[in-house]
Amino acid sequence: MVKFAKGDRTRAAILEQAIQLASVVGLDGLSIGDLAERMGLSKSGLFAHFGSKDALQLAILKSGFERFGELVVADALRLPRGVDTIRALFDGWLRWAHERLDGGCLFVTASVEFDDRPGPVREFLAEAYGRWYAMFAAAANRAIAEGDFRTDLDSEQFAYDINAVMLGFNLTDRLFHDPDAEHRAHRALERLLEDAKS
Amino acid sequence: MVKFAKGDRTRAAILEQAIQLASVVGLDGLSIGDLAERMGLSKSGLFAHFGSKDALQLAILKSGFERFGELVVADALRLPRGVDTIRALFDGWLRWAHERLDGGCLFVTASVEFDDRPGPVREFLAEAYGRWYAMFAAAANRAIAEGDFRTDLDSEQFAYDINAVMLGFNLTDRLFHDPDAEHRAHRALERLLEDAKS
DNA sequence: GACAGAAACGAACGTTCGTGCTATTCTGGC
DNA sequence: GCCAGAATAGCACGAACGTTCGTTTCTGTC
Repeated sequence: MVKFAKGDRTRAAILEQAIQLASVVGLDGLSIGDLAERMGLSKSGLFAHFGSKDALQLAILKSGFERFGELVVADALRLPRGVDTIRALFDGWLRWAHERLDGGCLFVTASVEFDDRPGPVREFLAEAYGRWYAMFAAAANRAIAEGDFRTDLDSEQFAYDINAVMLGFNLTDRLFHDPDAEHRAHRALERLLEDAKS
Repeated sequence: MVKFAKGDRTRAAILEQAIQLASVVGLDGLSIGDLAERMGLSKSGLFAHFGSKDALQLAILKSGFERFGELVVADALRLPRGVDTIRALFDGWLRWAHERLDGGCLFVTASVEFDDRPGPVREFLAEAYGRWYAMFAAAANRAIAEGDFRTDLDSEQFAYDINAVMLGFNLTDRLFHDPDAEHRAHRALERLLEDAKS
């Protein structure tokens, strides 16, 4: 059926490398020539896969989003209780930002880079982040319905707070390489969960 | 005494404009030619003030740090109670990131940009952020001594948490232009203060 | 108003960037 | 093993970048 799988395979390999690189130097700092060299490809050969740098940047984000979904979100959403989903999302993101990627969370880096630059990249990031918030809010609502969280909890605020903790971790981890950063993040999460308890 | 004040004046004006610009496009995204054009100067004329782009980037951060100190820190540290200092630092930072700068907090932008790039810029940022954390931790310790905070509060964790809230605000504000972002940040702060109470 | 030195300019340099072409090599179904 | 078409390479381009240099203009002191 699919005649040439080769193109898709190298494209996926390029994107994997590009995700790593972009997490370190940013979507803008990433240069096509540098990426091609790392892949053992010619600049124009790699370029042909995407057609423009803008398209490459968007492809990196979309691919990263998919991989993040598989690595973190898919399993977490299947857990029986809302509280478990929240913990799994949190821990999954920590792995993503700390172990999976060389340069911290790709979406944090990209968001700071593009938050003032209108265009498809920014739009994608805003939507992805919106969904990310919504996941926590929905999980919190489930936890309320399941009796684990108090009924008067503001689940949107809860999502806001928990995301803040992750951002705090990302900065502390990257800037100080503080070995306590993960511990601090977990303590912050536990305090949030404790405060939300019914 | 001071023979030529002219140079210092234009240098300060350049840095003011550069701080604004860097808050939007980043320290790396900022180009000398663009900055010169905005200032009505020639590229080489502006360049001569700093000698290299690295030096310009460092000068931007140092100048930003000074201005932040005058605008936010100086008054806050003079307040009688630790809790008041914490609130003033928090509100001051919010003004800094939301009103004073066009593109959100300069230090957040720069940190994400340089956290994986060793060199004097990264070092400066790490030290500045270290001091920033220390301010909150010290204020929290004062609040403990003054009886406003409980004695078993982990002031380092408190500093970590409060900084996370600010990062959450920065992202939400920049990416969504959410008018509720400030309100959410204040609610998160109040929850932290409530939890720290004796 | 002359004069030294600071400040700003204008033009050019060497690189690197993204991108556009054309040619070559490779892939996989027949 | 042939052959269409996909995948990659090679080369060149125009623009933008940081930087250098020699020159010109401005500043402030005497």
